[in-house]
Amino acid sequence: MIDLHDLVLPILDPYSAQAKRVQQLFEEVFSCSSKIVSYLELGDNSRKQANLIHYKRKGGKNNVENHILEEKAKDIGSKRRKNVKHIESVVTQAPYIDGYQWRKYGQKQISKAKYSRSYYRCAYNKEQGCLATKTVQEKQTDGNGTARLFNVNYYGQHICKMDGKIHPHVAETTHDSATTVSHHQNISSTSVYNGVHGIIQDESFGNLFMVPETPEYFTDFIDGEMAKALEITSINIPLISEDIWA
DNA sequence: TATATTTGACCGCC
DNA sequence: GGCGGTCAAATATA
Repeated sequence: MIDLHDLVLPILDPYSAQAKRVQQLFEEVFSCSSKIVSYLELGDNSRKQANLIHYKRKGGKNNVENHILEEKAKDIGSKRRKNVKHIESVVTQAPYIDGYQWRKYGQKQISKAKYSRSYYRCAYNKEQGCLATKTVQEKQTDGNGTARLFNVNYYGQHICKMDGKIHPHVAETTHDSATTVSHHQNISSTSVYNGVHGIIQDESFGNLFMVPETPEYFTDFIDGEMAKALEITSINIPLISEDIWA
């Protein structure tokens, strides 16, 4: 990165807005990289907590050791999602390729919801300690022949490395349009950007997010099948925001 | 046989 | 006590 920095900056007019912006971007990348390195060096508390809970379940509750383990688990933090930042909400005609590999770890019937909710975590959760998760739930539609819709919610940021894999946090597509709506809390309408519908800037995260349109013949597919079926030509931008470390 | 998914149980929060 | 997120044994699949 330093080499690239030294290569790029001398080319630009040092007093131009462009140079300032490039300098700012390099600083952000440096800052983010150093935080990731320090995170990886210090380790991952969630694994420690998982081990503690594992022992607690296997050993029963009536001994002193388990009491100590419970107390330690409390110190490390709750396994519930309360403290994990909600990154993105997406409504799509069918689950789609988002560039990451997910592993399903649960499914739950939610009260007052017609369809069950599926829980996924990053496939690199164990290997790299990536804590990103997502939930997928089919929306209840009016049932008059309209396509099925799915709510996809993302939690936590990816810290995993996926060399050589597609990672379209911002993607281009061969389709002319995308009808999918991406929203974050107060976002309520679709947008048009570069001639592609459905690209929306996330207010808190700052990245553009786009989902390709789903062909009708894919709408009966489930997540994994959909991932294999959809075709995306894509490129990406840096994906890790600083505020995940807050 | 290894890996992924399913599903009932567990657990923390409200 | 109910709800929803997660765990982990059982099961399915390649």
